[in-house]
Formats: sequence, structure tokens, C-alpha cells
Amino acid sequence: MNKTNLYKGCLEPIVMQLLRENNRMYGYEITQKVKELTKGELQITEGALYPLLHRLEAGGILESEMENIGNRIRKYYSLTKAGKKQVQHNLDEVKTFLQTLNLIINPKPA
Amino acid sequence: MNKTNLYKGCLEPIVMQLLRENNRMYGYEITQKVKELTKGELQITEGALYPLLHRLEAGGILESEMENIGNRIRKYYSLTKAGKKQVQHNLDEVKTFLQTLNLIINPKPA
DNA sequence: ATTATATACATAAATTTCTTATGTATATAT
DNA sequence: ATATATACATAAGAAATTTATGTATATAAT
Repeated sequence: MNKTNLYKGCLEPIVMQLLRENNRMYGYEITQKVKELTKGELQITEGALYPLLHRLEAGGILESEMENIGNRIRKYYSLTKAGKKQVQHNLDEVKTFLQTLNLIINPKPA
Repeated sequence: MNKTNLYKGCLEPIVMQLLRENNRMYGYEITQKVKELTKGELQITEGALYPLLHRLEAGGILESEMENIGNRIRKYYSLTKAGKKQVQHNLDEVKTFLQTLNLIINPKPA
């Protein structure tokens, strides 16, 4: 994924947040978007991403549709109704997580 | 550890940061300090903490000394020279991580 | 022409990290 | 007498990710 293993466990909310903002995306597009957004800091590996997308689809969080671009296939994913409900919950959790980490990392005022 | 698995991979920098600020701590103390600092949000389990402390000690990042308190034993850990060097590096990584996550989670200004 | 890189999907073995369960033992509060 | 808190530890299992591998087309570079 990248140099540190801090991102472990954050992949799902990241992907869902991107899908919320972009309506629909295909796998490769997600990897490129994350690389671009984070200036290369975070590189999602395919071995992590594709199984996650499959899990989320199997769980009714995402739905997909294939599309032919020239001779190539793209599999577009988007949030289902249940997915849209969950993404907000995920975001709240991430925000709490960020604040909590800050409490520990940044020395509290004396 | 807690409800979400967002914290996966963050335990090591958290523990090292606490040791940096407090000079020396024992395992149980670390679990209580984290619970207190995060108002219960993050509860480190013993099954995660003790093996980590052992790994870090084996890797020359931490050193320990036993102390008898009444009839009980406490094992105090502190950063070695190498540990002090690494903790700063860890903190930088966590700060970059927090900023990067923010880039993704908080919709960029249009 | 040929080779390397980019696009685009996928899976599987191995690793890492953590949870859950279990064990030992003392101290204190009910 | 019992439950909870303090204090260490390990081990089995689960979950998420890395690394490696595979297929296939498109494009850029030599």
C-alpha cells in the first residue's frame, strides 16, 4: 500500500468516500485517484482493492455495471442505498478516529 | 482494540509516543493512559499490547526493568537510543498520515 | 518490429496485526 | 465470600493487507 502500515484498516472508508463524491468509479480509477489526491503518499494495491470491492458488493454496499471501452472492460461501482447510509456512518467514525489520534500524538496543553 | 478497525497499524506509534512523553511506563499503565486520554474511545487489549512491547524490546527499540510494588511486579519500559531516534520519525509519519486522510475524507474546496 | 509501460481486470499464498480466550497471581472493595 | 482491579503472559483464530502471479489490450519508445 505504501511505506507505513498506518493505513491498514482505512481502505474501506477511503474507497466508500471516493464513491460518494464521484458517484461511480472503476477499480483502476480509484487507485489512480488516491495516488493523485495524496500526491503519491498512498498507493492502493490491486490485491487489496479488488477483494474489498467484491466483499462490499457481496454485502450489498456496492453495485456494479460492466462497460466496454473500446476493447477493454471497465467495472463501474457505485453505492447502493444501504451503502449511502453506511458511508455517512463511516465518515463519522473516521473523524472521531482522527481526533482521537490527535489527542495522543499532539502533546496536550500543560 | 475498539469498535472500528481503523486503529490497525497505529498501536506502535501510539505506544512509542506515550513512552516519549512519559519517559517510562508499564504495560497496564499504558492501557489505562490511553483509555483516559481518549475518553474510552480507544481501549488497547493486552493481547495486542504485550506482544508489541516484547517485539519492540527484541528489536532494540525499548528496554525494560522489573520493579516490585508490594508483592506485585511491574515491568517498566522506556525508549532506547535507537527508540528515541525512531519515535520522531514515527511522529512525522503519523502527521503525514493524518493530513493525507484529511485530504480524502474532507471534500476539497471546489 | 520490439519492448516497455499503462490500462484493467482477477486470484491466491503468505504475512502482519489484532481480537478473543485463557492462564496465573495479588490487592482491594462489596 | 465474591467481584473487581491490578499486572503480567501466551496462543488460537480472524481479518486485512502485501506480494506474487495471471490474463489481455493500448500506447509510447527504441
